[in-house]
Amino acid sequence: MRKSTELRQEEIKAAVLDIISSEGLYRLSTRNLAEKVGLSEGTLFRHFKSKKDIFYSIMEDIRSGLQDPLRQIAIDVRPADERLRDFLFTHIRFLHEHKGITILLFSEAAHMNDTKLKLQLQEILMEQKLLAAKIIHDGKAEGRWSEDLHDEDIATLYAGIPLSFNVELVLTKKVNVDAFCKNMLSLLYRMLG
Amino acid sequence: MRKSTELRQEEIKAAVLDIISSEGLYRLSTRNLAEKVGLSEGTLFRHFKSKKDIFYSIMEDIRSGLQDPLRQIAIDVRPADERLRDFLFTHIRFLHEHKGITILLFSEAAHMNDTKLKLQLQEILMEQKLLAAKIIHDGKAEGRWSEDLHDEDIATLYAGIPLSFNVELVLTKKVNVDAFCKNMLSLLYRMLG
DNA sequence: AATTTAAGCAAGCGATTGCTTACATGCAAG
DNA sequence: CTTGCATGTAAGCAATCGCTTGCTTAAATT
Repeated sequence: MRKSTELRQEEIKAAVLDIISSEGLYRLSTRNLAEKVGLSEGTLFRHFKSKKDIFYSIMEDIRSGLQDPLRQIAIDVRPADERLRDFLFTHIRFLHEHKGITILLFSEAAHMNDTKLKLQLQEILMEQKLLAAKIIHDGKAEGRWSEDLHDEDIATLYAGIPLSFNVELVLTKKVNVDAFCKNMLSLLYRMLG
Repeated sequence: MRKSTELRQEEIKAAVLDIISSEGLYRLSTRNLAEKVGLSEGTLFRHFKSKKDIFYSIMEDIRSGLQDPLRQIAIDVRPADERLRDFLFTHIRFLHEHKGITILLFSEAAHMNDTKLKLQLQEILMEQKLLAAKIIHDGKAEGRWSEDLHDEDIATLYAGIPLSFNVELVLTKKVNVDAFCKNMLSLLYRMLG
């Protein structure tokens, strides 16, 4: 069955995340990946010029699917507490709907001798912290949260939440996303207020 | 130069963590590992019967070097706030003095088709959360912290701190351990009190 | 001093990896 | 209809992986 490169690329990227969350990273060979999509291995390399290029493309999906929305929320004019809520929900929901994406990026950035991938991952994580810090900062300016808090410290603590979520996801497989976010948020509010 | 198996095993495990934090996980082949220690590859397999066995042994080091101390702190009779402080410092200091150990375990548990390693990692993380939850619980019983907090939620938030620390460590290479712990602690106290 | 044991090495095996090559074929445009 | 190009396949290459084998030699035991 013949399909366009654009369509195949989406199928391939979907198969990558599928393999990671159902079979494990060690099964992510180009052989197994091609079989999952229903292609020969040679065809796979027609649609992506290397295995790394698949990861780069997935990285771009994070930029448009996660970072852009998070950035929008952070520069919004709504009250800071609403924005913090939206920020966390958007963040966690994306990770939940793209299971395996964190494992892929952290593990592959650690495994491969790939400066580009590492830098991109670093950039994404740094921006998430900066955006979170901005919301905290705005909340203080609104007189909503205590002035004697350090934005960066809270952002560091915040950064642990998605990581903790991912661990929970991998270990227990089933996590109630909305309840998780609600619980973490109420702790954050408590700390800020 | 001839040395005992016991000594060589320690050298090999040290080299594993050294390679991970200085060269990256992708360089952790038995060839490169043997070269780092100054042995032939064949000799390496005299001291550990497989590559996995090296990881199992490192896992045991975590049990005795981290889990045992954490358990002691959690069942201690001292005030909960002191114990929470000790708990976090012990936790973070261990990760700092054993750079690469988190990357190794998470990444390798994800990569390898190794149920044993996954279960051990799961066990360790679960116990850390349980121990943290116990300290919170005790603190509430002491009338020190608010009763309307959920132990498990705080333990989940706590669990993100070492993860966030590791990310910081990998990305920026230099982290002031004591300042990090102090900052995270004051946020936790604020949330609890 | 003779013997045993354990730590060392060089070489290579079978399996798997990412990727390439040579060739076949479906499909849209001229 | 046919021509041209994009999508497809089968086969295999070079490199690397974890690990084994056959043999040597240092050091402890008797």
